[in-house]
Parts: sequence; structure tokens; C-alpha cells
Amino acid sequence: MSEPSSPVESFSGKKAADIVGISYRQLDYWARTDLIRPSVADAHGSGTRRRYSYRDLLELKLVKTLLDNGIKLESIRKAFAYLREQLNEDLSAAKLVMVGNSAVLVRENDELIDVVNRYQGQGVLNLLALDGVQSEVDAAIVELFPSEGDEGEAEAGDADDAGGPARPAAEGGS
Amino acid sequence: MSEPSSPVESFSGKKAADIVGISYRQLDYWARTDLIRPSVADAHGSGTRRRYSYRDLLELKLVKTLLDNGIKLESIRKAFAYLREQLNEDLSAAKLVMVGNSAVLVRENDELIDVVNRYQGQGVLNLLALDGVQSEVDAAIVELFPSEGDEGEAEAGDADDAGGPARPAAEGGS
DNA sequence: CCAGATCGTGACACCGGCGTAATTCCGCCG
DNA sequence: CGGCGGAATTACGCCGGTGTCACGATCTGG
Repeated sequence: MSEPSSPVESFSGKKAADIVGISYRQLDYWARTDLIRPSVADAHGSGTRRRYSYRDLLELKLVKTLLDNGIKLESIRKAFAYLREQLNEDLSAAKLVMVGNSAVLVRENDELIDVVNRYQGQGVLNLLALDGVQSEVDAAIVELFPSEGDEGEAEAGDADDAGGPARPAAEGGS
Repeated sequence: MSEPSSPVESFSGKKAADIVGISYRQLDYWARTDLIRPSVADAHGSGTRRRYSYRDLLELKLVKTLLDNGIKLESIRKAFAYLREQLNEDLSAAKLVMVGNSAVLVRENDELIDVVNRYQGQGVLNLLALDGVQSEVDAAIVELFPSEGDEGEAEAGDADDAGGPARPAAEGGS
């Protein structure tokens, strides 16, 4: 997964939940209530399949991390209104700053010091380094679905569940 | 209220809730579930009276501020396990830092820069300047109960509801 | 094509947190 | 002392969030 941003990679709902470390129920609820919907393919009835992109996984993991650190889901929803456009598939140098209900991604350390110095006490300032979020997603992909992790993106087409419905499953990875 | 730390000052439950800006229900729930109990006098049956100290008000206001900024009550409970001993009646130079479920009060700016620089990305770092918390409590006391605010602590004995049951009510302040 | 696996869906339950309202009881004051 | 005001208490409800389970529908692989 040295190049995790393969545009053809996608994950089933169950796999996404496993990788991110949340229950399927949570994933379903978040999708239904428009927090994080699957960007590759959405459900359109019982038995159909959601498909989540790698970027979706990062977003899901971010939500989980914020929840685990005591932030209300309601507030995370509000923050994502600001965040959605700023998130991409490389979070290794990014830090998330949330003040009140707004959120901004900071990518330069100077910028971060500036934000903290400009903090004048108006409410709580939340700070989260996103490299940990990304590395945990990457590690979970490698650990839970080694055929996706071991082979790298060059073999992504062979991976079960990773290439979308047009790709034949090369082995029973799931 | 230039000297807000008068040890004889106390507030009824309703007044405390008004000053802090929460519902009586919230105040009651937080007292019953041991988040912030009234330190001067606790309830011991229907019709009896809770009495909150000025310091209790600061704690209540801190809880409200954290809630308003999206922190879960459950996490605030955990943070207070660490915080209780560190809070006093002068928060003007203090900043609260919460990482994971632990919390620490920082009073020197150097110390704060140190904490932020030492932040290595393990979870969310929450930062809150407490001078705003305190000044809002002080302002609310002055605004809502001027006899307590206008006269200062020298006249606290004359204030309705501020001196405890042994003090006669000088005027219908409530 | 078909059987079985897997997925999404619906339903119900539980819990925490808090709103609303009625009731009971205490404390204060005349 | 008694009446009354106000406080705490109790009860029920709602909502968001999530756990658990059964069921129907779609998808996949042989």
C-alpha cells in the first residue's frame, strides 16, 4: 500500500467496517444519515452492495477517532460540512483543527503554530494529527485483507473485492 | 465581584443553573449522577436545598462550555476525575488541555507551548482557555443577581440567597 | 442457471441525556 | 405554629446512537 490512492480500489461495506474498526450498524447508520456515504456505489435496496473508496475509509476512520476521543457525533457532522472538500488521500502531513463547529485542515507546521498562537480562547480548540489515522487504515488493510495489502496497487486488480464488479476474483480473499 | 472567592458565598440550585446557563434538569441530573455535586450543601429530600459554591459554578460552567463545544458528557466525566483537584477559584491564567480521557491544567504559557510541541499525534488534543469561563460566570452573577454583583463580597451577607440559611433576606432579589 | 453466501433492510430494544409536568416536602416568614 | 413558596423528587416521554436479530433480495461462483 505504498500508493494507497489507486482510483480503482473499493471495498464492500463489511470490509470497510472491519478495516475502520466500527460495527456494521454504525456504518449503516452513518451512511443512512448522510455522514459518510459510500462514494463508489451506494445501496439501492436490500441485497445490493455499497462500495467504499479508500478515501471514504479515511473519512470513516477519522469519524471513529474523533468519537473515541470524546467528540459528539453531532459535532462531527458539523465539522464534516467544512472538511469534506479538504480531505484527500494523503493525510500524512495533515493536522485537523476544530474550533467550535468549524474545522480546517492544516498541512504546514508553521500554519499550525500560527493557528494555536491565534487561539484567543474562544471555545475549545481540538487538534488531531491525521497521519495516525491514515497509517491505521493502511495497517488494517494489510492485516485484515493481505491480498490487498501484500501485493500493492500493481496487483489490486487481482484482489477480491478491491476492483469492483468488473474485475474477476482471483482468489478467495474474503 | 473583584474578589469572587469569598468563602461564605453560596447559591441555590436555581440560581446556579441561571448563572451557568443550563436547565435545572441538567443541574439536577449532573448532581444526581455525581458529575458536579453542590459542595456547600447537598439535597437530602424533596423540599431541601442544594447550595453551590462559586467554585462549583466555575466547574458547572466548564462542563457547559465543553458540552457546547461538542465534547461528550461521558468524556467530561472522565476528564473531571483528573481535573477536580486542580481547579480552584482563579482560572484567569489557566488553560485546560485534554488528551484522550486525561486532563491537565496549564498555567504558564511556556508550559502550554511545551504541551503542544510534545503532542505527537496520539489522539485528539483539546485546548480551552479558562479565563473566558470565569469571566462569563462573573458577568452572569452581576447581571442576573445585581445585589450579589454590585455590592461585592463586603455586602454578601445582605444578599438574598448568598449567605446561607442563617442570613436574613435583605430584599427580594430572586 | 441455481444454490448459497452475503448484503442491506426493518424492527425492536436499550441506554444516556434531557425536556416537561405533577407531586411531595422542606424551610422560612408572619 | 401554620401557610405558602420554592425546592427536590418522581414519572414519563423524546431523541440520538447503537446493539441484536430475522428476513428478503441481490450477487457470486460453480
